[in-house]
Amino acid sequence: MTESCFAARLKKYMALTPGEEAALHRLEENPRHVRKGQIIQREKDLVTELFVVSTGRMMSYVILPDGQRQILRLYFPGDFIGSASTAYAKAPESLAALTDGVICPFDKHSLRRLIEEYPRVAALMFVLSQTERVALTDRLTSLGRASAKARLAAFLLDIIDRLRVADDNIRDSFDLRLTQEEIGDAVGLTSVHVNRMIRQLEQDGLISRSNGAITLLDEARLQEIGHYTNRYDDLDMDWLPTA
Amino acid sequence: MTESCFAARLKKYMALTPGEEAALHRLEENPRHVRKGQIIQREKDLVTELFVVSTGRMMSYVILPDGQRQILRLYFPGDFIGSASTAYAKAPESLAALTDGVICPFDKHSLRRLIEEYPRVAALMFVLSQTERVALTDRLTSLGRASAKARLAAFLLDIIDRLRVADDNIRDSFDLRLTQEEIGDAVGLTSVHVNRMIRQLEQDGLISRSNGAITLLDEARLQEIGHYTNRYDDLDMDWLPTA
DNA sequence: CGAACACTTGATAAAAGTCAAACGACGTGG
DNA sequence: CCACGTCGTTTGACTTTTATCAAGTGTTCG
Repeated sequence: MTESCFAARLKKYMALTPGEEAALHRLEENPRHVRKGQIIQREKDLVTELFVVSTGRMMSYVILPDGQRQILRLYFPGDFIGSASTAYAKAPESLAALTDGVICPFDKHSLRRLIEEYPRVAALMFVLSQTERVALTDRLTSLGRASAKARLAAFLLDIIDRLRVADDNIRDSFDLRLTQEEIGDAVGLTSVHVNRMIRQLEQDGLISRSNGAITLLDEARLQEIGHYTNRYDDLDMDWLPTA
Repeated sequence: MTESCFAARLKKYMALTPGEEAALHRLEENPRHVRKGQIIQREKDLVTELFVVSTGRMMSYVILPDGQRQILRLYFPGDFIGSASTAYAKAPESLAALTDGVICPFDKHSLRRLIEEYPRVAALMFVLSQTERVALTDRLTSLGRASAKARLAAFLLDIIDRLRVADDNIRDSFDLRLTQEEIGDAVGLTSVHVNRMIRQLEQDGLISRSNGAITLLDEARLQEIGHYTNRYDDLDMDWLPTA
């Protein structure tokens, strides 16, 4: 364990005291390897653990009685998984690994200690969970009101902007690592239609693809088409307690 | 000011110390009347205030460039509005009054004092904001994967369950107080289609209507149709710090 | 080399949207 | 107190979007 992924992420928003950093580090004491496709948590199962993603990509999702799946959120390195479970004893959503990776489970009750000892860090986590909430409402708007092409444009932009937070090297290109079926389950379309629309975005010269990597050729126009707003820029942390 | 709406709500989940209760009461020191249709906050405007709803109903929404509206969330008495704005200097969503009512604005910075002085209450607010998040992902699933009829069933159930939290008298009937256009903007349908589907729910004997009031005649079947789960029951607050 | 698995394409069907018009309730001003 | 205008609901005819079904093409990995 070189460095704490989670502390590294939080430091982008707020200078941490050594004590705070150590506390965050403790959340990642128990790294666990997961393999692509592995189910980490099942909906309705008892939740005792929350997670930090170290490497790889994860997703939360729900399966409807008729077998349909809705992917709720993707998780990347440095992300905190499970804020939704803090309110419930039973998991409101399932969790699975999209790629091989490492996640760090920690007990839900450690959050209590964190709140008591480092309320400032807890507050930062609260605020970051609100950016997640806003990203969700953006996608809600996308599913509720936008065309298939717009949903895809917004989806791709959201992913690249989230990857950029953790990786300064990303310019206009990224590994998607999702099947078209998974994309469809995230944006509420069938894989067939996803295929047609992605293909169309490609023909329109807005994106290009080469074995799994996506390049955004005209980000401005994609933003326009997808009614997209970057929610990971321009956060206001000024009001948080100081150290 | 008889009692603090917000404290009354929080007391349903956790016993409050006198100090905590007083702190919550202070958030409601400045009640403000709003009239039906009044815009309380505009997307992209500077946010300095958060709100507690005392009476009436409010909504948050977003307008797309082509004029379409997506209603993100309804707010009822005792609800806290603005958790999304805690992360941003500029409002990510607009806020308007669906009915006449009273809201209590308080400065975003008072949240800081609350966190420092009553971290336990702040933690409870965090957890409650997660129930809101889960309700949002439920609606996301609804918009992404469910038929028009299912979306309406789930929408009605969600509203009645939320009203029940604040009002023990509600059995199977409630005032909707939304136009069919507003319903459509919430669940991602046109008002015309909302009309047809509501009418169909009525013909199927699942609901009945009499000037604005909706009665749920077969809640079990509505739940089945709408793939609905009550997220306001069965919360796990046990792990929160004690007084 | 072959079996999964993912992607692509075409034909057709279903769901929801659009446009237009009529109806009804309600509140306001003459 | 009534007429009228506004706003919301209802209904019908038609269009568009997306889903469904089915089959074929790569591609990757044991």
